[in-house]
Amino acid sequence: MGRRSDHSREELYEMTVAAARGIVEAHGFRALTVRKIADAIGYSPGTIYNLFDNLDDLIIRLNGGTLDELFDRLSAIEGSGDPTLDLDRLLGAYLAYLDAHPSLWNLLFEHTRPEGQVLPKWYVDKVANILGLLEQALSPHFPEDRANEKRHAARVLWASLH
Amino acid sequence: MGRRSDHSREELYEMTVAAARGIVEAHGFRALTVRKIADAIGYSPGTIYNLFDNLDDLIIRLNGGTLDELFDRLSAIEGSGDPTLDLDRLLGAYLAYLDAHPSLWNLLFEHTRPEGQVLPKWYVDKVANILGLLEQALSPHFPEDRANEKRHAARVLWASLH
DNA sequence: GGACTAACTGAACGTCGTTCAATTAAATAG
DNA sequence: CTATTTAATTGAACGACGTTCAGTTAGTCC
Repeated sequence: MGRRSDHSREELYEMTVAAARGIVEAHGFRALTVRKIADAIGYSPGTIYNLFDNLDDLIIRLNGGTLDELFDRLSAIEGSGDPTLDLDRLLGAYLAYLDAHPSLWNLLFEHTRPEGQVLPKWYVDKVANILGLLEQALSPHFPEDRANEKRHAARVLWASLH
Repeated sequence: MGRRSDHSREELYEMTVAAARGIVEAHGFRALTVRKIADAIGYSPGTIYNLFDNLDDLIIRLNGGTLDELFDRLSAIEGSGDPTLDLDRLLGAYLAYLDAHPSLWNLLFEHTRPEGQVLPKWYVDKVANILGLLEQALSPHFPEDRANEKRHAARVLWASLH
């Protein structure tokens, strides 16, 4: 089969990420293979490589979408004026997402880059945005004379998101 | 080649885990293959399967050792009487280990069980022991009237260790 | 020394990520 | 409208992977 144009490049891209997400949610990280994604979208494995550099690239795009989704949930929480309530709600939303999408969440950490390769800037930025929300909500809980603890808490939060 | 008995079963076991650890530290999770481990210890791939159920089992044993090592470092910190100082030291040791052995640390999270398989009890216990130390050090920082926040903080710590 | 046992090997199987020559449909030019 | 160019798509092929297991051989036992 040659050129098909059943779908635009963008459609194909979205279909592929969606298929990958479906497989991860249904059967976990280890079930995610290029051949299964290709099957799911009705194309051959080779086609995936027209859209993504490789499977790592595909996974990072999927993870990027997960980070976007999480950021949207977290930023939907508006400041109530009460710092404790804000923090409660933020952590609540955070844990709710983790609970609703455990496989996607795990994928954020299960997946590692090949040796020597660094996460792309756009990805690191997405992580930083989420951490920004957390640190902001955490901030009022640490008065100036305990900046020490605040630094530690922020670092633990960082660790919790890698 | 038939039976060799160059090493006892226990020696072989230790050699294998050590070789796996070496590969992970040198080249990361993705470089860890049964064939490379076998090469490193001078045996054939099949021999690995005399000692471990499979590669997952081997990795969990390696991770178990990592958890033991971390626990030892953390529990070496004795109570100074000052809760803030204790927490500081504990988190310091925690971060120091993370910094000294990033590959081993990552392996704790990069590795997932095959679908439907649960972590063995002995492994979960090791994690719980470490979390116990953290929660204990955290405890004096949350008076009774803010048990709410303590619960949240403990959960975030839990997340930070999965 | 012969029979038994258990360690060890390595070829084989199916699957994986990835590449790429070949194919064919769409786009463009004349 | 036809010929040419361009680009999407395929699927066979490659090397590497985890895992199995029949076959081999060294140690153990009587």
